[in-house]
Amino acid sequence: MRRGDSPVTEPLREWFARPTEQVARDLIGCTLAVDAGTSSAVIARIVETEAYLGTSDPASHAFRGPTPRSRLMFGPAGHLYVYFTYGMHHCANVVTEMDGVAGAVLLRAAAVEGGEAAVMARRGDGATGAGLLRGPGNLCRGLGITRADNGIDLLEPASRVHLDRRESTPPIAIGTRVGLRHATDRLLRFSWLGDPAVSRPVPRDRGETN
DNA sequence: GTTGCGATTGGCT
DNA sequence: GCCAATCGCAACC
Repeated sequence: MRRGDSPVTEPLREWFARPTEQVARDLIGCTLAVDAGTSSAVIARIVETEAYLGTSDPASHAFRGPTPRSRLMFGPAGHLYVYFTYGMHHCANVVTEMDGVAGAVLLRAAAVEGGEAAVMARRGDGATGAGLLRGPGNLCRGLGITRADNGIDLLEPASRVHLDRRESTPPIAIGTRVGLRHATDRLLRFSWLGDPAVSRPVPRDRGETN
């Protein structure tokens, strides 16, 4: 146990430090708590994720080894990895795997369970309901996640964003990752089967349930 | 120092 | 389905 770790958070740290695909699947149904205790508090249930592996995954930022941007993916699990892309969108990831091994799970979509008005205000467009946190860019925008949140510890109670485990196992659909040039055939996308907040439903012939 | 492009999105054909 | 918007990275010279 590293200095500063509490006996309570350390078992959770080990849960995040498992293989990336397993964490990606198990994050479906978990809830994000943002700005808890403030007037803009939001609770969001994760409904879609993608696994990005380490140096063996050509689609991963970690593929060519650690860089100034990707070094967080090689660090301890349970931290938030946020990057900026297309000159306008942020994407939020949860770091996985043992310290020294790269891996992260992209949060692609979530369902708002509390604080909908705060999310609508942050969106600032006409988005409502299941569309509020649909898609990785929209998820960050609706939750106010930017590079200012890069590296925060999701297990630390004081963090602006933290994550709670789900109670039961939802029906899961498995499919290929979205928007990639390489490794487009790997089944590393996980979603809550049939949830209206999922960004792009998994084609029926590729889907599986558990 | 320069350059090509991306784990996206919304709008239009 | 196609495409522009817009800029930080990382690769390359």
